[in-house]
Parts: sequence; structure tokens; C-alpha cells
Amino acid sequence: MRPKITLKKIAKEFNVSISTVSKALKDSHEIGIELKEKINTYAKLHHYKPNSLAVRLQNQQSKVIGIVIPNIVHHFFSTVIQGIEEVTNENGYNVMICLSNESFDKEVMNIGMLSNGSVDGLIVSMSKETQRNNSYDHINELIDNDFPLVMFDRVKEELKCDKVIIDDVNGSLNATDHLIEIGCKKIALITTPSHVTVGQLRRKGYVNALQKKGVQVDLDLIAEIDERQNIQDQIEELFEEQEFDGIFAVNEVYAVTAMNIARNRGLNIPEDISIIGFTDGPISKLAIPPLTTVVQHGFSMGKQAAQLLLKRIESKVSYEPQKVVLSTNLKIRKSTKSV
Amino acid sequence: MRPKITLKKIAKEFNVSISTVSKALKDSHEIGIELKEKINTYAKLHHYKPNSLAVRLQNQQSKVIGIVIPNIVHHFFSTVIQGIEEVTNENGYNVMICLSNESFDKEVMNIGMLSNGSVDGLIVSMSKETQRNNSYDHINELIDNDFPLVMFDRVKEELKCDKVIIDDVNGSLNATDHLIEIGCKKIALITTPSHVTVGQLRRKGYVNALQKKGVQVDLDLIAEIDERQNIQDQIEELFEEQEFDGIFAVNEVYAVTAMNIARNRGLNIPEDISIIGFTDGPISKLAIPPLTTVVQHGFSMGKQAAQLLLKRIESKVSYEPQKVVLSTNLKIRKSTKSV
DNA sequence: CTGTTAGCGCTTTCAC
DNA sequence: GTGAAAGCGCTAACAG
Repeated sequence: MRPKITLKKIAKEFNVSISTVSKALKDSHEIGIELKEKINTYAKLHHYKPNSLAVRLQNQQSKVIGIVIPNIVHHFFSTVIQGIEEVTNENGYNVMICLSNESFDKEVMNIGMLSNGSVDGLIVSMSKETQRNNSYDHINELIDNDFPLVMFDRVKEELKCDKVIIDDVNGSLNATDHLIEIGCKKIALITTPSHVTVGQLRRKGYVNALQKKGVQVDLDLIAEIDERQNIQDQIEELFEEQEFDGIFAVNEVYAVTAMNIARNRGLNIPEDISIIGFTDGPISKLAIPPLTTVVQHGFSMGKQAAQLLLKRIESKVSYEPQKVVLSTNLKIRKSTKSV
Repeated sequence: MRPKITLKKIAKEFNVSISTVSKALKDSHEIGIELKEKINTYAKLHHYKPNSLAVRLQNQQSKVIGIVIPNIVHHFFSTVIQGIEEVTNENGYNVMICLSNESFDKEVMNIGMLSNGSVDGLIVSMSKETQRNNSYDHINELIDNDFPLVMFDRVKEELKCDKVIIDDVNGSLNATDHLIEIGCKKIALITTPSHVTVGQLRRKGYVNALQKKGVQVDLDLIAEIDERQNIQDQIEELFEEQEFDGIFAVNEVYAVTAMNIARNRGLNIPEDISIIGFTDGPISKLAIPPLTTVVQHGFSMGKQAAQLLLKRIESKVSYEPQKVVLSTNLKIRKSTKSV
């Protein structure tokens, strides 16, 4: 790469001092108008741009915020990132994204890397492995140092940091309620293993809804999908062993997979069986029939997380951790009977 | 945020010089074993981590590579990012992602920002607006400065930089060929406006395939979708006005949307009409019937792009731009008749 | 109007 | 064995 042009070189070119050049480029009134013009045209010609590392070191802030997420090939997460990008950019920050790929070790490494002055603050959503391990030393270290941090979606309640979460319990409570209202008598739940917090919360909403209506919760109607195995087979198994006329699934893929299996078994949707998914993405919209879903507003989540973080970064004083809970809404399409 | 612990502070703590501490932490043989131990435990205790901005400024390299892409909420792009992440991480680099949101101005800004020493190299895929404007000064500036750059997918042939592209022409040629082989007589093409290079190339493959078989290309069978309008309506219009028994669509969404419209119109798939999409993602897999697609290997694309870039960054001498062309393969599922 | 100086946090060479 | 000093590119307070 061609050596970068620096203040020093420009200074040498005109036989002036570095600070003169620096001021000239900033259009300081202290510098002679002629000299300023010469320096500026020269700089423009050579595409001078201040070395951002130097500037950032000087200012003791990087103007970049770090994002550590488990995965990016996932409509929800990429939506959140878009939201984050939007508000950080508006405020002159850039983002640095690191993927943990659901691995605890990578998450720890990423957070370690980024918090070394690379970024001014961190937005993180935990990997499944971290949640399974239940170890949060890497997060607590940040918190102990008052490092600006906001967690979103996959959070740990006990951690003393800003958080943005979806109201998972109410989202699935409403979904389950809706299934009951349209007349479903036996509602299956397709969820994650219990260590995934959002899965757990959505399960809670499902259970609460049933209990509120005095319906006995039948554990056999609950399938916990282990993603290390074949998803389709596991859902198929549920159909083999149980009978039901409603399904609530904690994500798009489970929901659409279930819908496809149902159809293959000769069931009509929504006449024979109504299905609701959680998370609204392209899969749900294009499914046949279009899937009724609990819409979680990823974009808005990203924006809020970024706002919390910037507030924290830019605040001189420290204040209590804040928690933002985003409510969901039910997008009724064609995979559920009408009331 | 609690003030970061620095070499200086540790030095003061032990009444030694900064350089002694620096060496001690690097386990230099020049330092007394006792002092070394004391310093190291102290550092560990206080979670000392070298300020990466300072280190990077010193080394004149950031060990981060920048990615500028139009969009992240898109399965293909996020797959590419995963690939990039994988190889850069293996080599001790981090990634910084900036989204242009298909805007020319944002793309120019992002590239400007990142190339100021923030990153050691850039991987970019152009925004649609850039392609429409046909202006590449921002890219050429990088090239003129020998700034390490690799473009992928949405590239401009004339630009003298490393590139990784999909063999779009052959991919769609094969797809169209396949439709012909299974007996389709009239094949519609659902594509992008012609300024989108990949759309143009895929159209070329379609045209070539037809011509090779001596089939006359009927322009009325080609729909160019303007994404600023309603996609569904535009495809619907094609069905209204034309008759055909095969469809080749340049992406998943167009393909599945077309498939759904066809079904709504009482057509059986694949008996009455066969459909192939370009790009293989979750939508295609979960569609009913599962969509036959041209698989473009995004993950591999990302890996190759990153490899080219690292090679460029780490090479002392400059060498001719390289171009990697990735071939696709046809994943036959249920939306096409069997031969 | 222009220059000197110190300093951001760290590394490295060279003295002692 | 330990430290002083220079330098990475830039900014800013202070002199002249």
C-alpha cells in the first residue's frame, strides 16, 4: 500500500510546522489565508485524511461501538443490527460486529478484544452456550469496570447492566390466548430446551395462558427441540405421538416446519389445525398459508439498545441500570381460524 | 467508566519505569524474575489489557478489516459475512461492518471512514444506487492508493482490484437449460432492472440457454421488478398478461412469490408450471413445494474474499488483481418436474 | 500569524 | 537488570 500522507509530510512540503498544517486544515483563523489555501489544495490533491487511530487515541475514545451476537444469519439478529447501525451512525459512531457463533469461548474472546479500547461500548446478546454454562465472569468484568454495556434479547436478569428485551411472556400468552379464543382445545408448544432464556419465557406465557383458562398443561404436548439434531424429525415425532388442533411455536422455522408436516399428513390449515409462530420474518410472510405470528420488533430493539448505550457512553455520572421491555403484537394471517 | 489501567499506572505502583513494566508483561528475560511476577500478578488482578488503539497506532496496522455491504437483512449477505468472519478471525483480524443501505452516499462515506487507518483492508459489495449512478471515484481512490480491496458479488468489471464473483451466467444458463430439458416450452424470467449487474448476468444466462436451443427470446416473458414498487403486483401482472410453463427467477423472494401466485391461480406445481430460483436460503427450503434453486455458495464466497484480502494486505510487493469465479450448482427439489 | 511542547498508551533501541 | 528516549499521527495549550 502506498504510504499514507501525514501532517508531517505536508509540513515538510511547505517548510512549516506540523501544528500549522493541522490548524490550516481546520481552517483556523490563526493561519494566513494564503498559506491555508495552499495547504488545503495540496491536502485535497493528495487525499489527506487524518489517521483515525491517532485521533481516537488522542481523544481517548474510538467512536465505534461493538456488537457481539451469536449469529448473523438470522433475520431477527440482522434486523436488530440494522436498528443499531441506524442510530449509531446518526450519532457519528461506527459499529464493529463480532460473531460468537453460539460459542462461549468465542464470546469471551470477542468481548475481551473489543473492550480493550477498540470500542466505546458494547451491545451483546449471549450465545446459547453461555446460557447453558451459566457463567458470566466476562460480562461481570465489564460491569465492574463500569464499561458501557447493553444486553438485548438473550439477557441474564441478574446482571447489573442496561437491557432491552422483548416481552416474551406476554407475547406468547397473547398468542396462546388467541388460539384458545378461536376454539383450539389442545394446543401443542414447540420450543427450545429450557436453558435458552427466551424459550423458557415463551413457554411460561403459554403455560400462563392455559392456566388462566383453567386448562390443564399437558407436558406431552410440549416438544423441546434440540437443534443439534434434525429439527423436522423431532417435530414429526410430536405429530406421531400426540393429537392437537393448535400449535404455538417459538420461532418461524419451527412454525413453518410444523405447518408443512401438518399439511403432508393431510391436515387442513387452519380448519384442522391453527398455527402461530414467534418472530415475524420473510419465511412467515411467504409461507402457505401466510403464518400468523407474534411480531417482535427487532429494528426497534436495535435502536433502543443503541440509544441506551450512547446515553451511557456520553453520561459523565453513573446511574442505575435501565431496562426496556418491548411489547409484541399479534399479526394475524391465514394460519389461524378467524374468531 | 472507570479509568483504564495503563502501563504508566502500574509503573508508578512499583516505582519502576514504563518500559520495565512493558517488558515484564512480555515476560522479557531482561527483567528480574521476582519483579516480573509481582508486576504480572498485579496486572492480572487489575485486568490490565494493552490499549489496542495505541498498539495499533504503533504498529501502523489495525488488524481489522472493513466490510461495506448494501444490506445485512438478506440471507446471502449474512452468509458471506460469516465466511469472512471465519477466515479473518483465524488470522487474528476483526471485522468492522458498515451498511450502505443501497445508498451511494452512505457507501462513499463508509468507505471514506474506514480507509482512514481504521482498517487494513476493505471488502465491498456495491449498492444498487452506485451501480445505477455508475460512478466509482470512491473505489478508484482506494485503488490509486494501493489500498487493499476486494469486491464481491456486485462488482464492476473495469475496476482494477481483486474480485470474487458468482458465475451468474452459467448458473442461470444451467437453470434455464434444466427447465428446457424437463419440457418447458415457454419460460418466463423474473429479474431485476438491468443496472443491477447480477440481474443482467443472470438474464444473459437465460437468454443464452434459450438461444442455444434455438428458442426465440420473447421479451414479453421477461419481467423486470422494480423493488420500489410492490413486488407481488408486478409478478401478478406477468401472470395476467402471459402464458408460460416455466419460470426462472433471479432470487428466492421472486421465485416463491411467483410460486404462491401460481398456486392461487389454480396451477399445480410442478405439473403445470416449473419454477427455479437463484440463491438458496431458508425461504426456498421451507416453501411448498420446496424450491429448486441455483445454489450460490455465500459462505465460500466470504472465505475466498477474505483470503484474497489477507494475501493482499500481507504481501510486500504489489501484484495483478485477481478474480475468483465461484460456480453454482443446481439443487433440484420439488418445484420442477423430474426429467 | 506561526512554532514549540507535551501528551494520548505503547514499543523498541540503546545506555547505564 | 533497569531506565531514558524517541516515535507512531495527531491535538491543544502556550509562547513568541
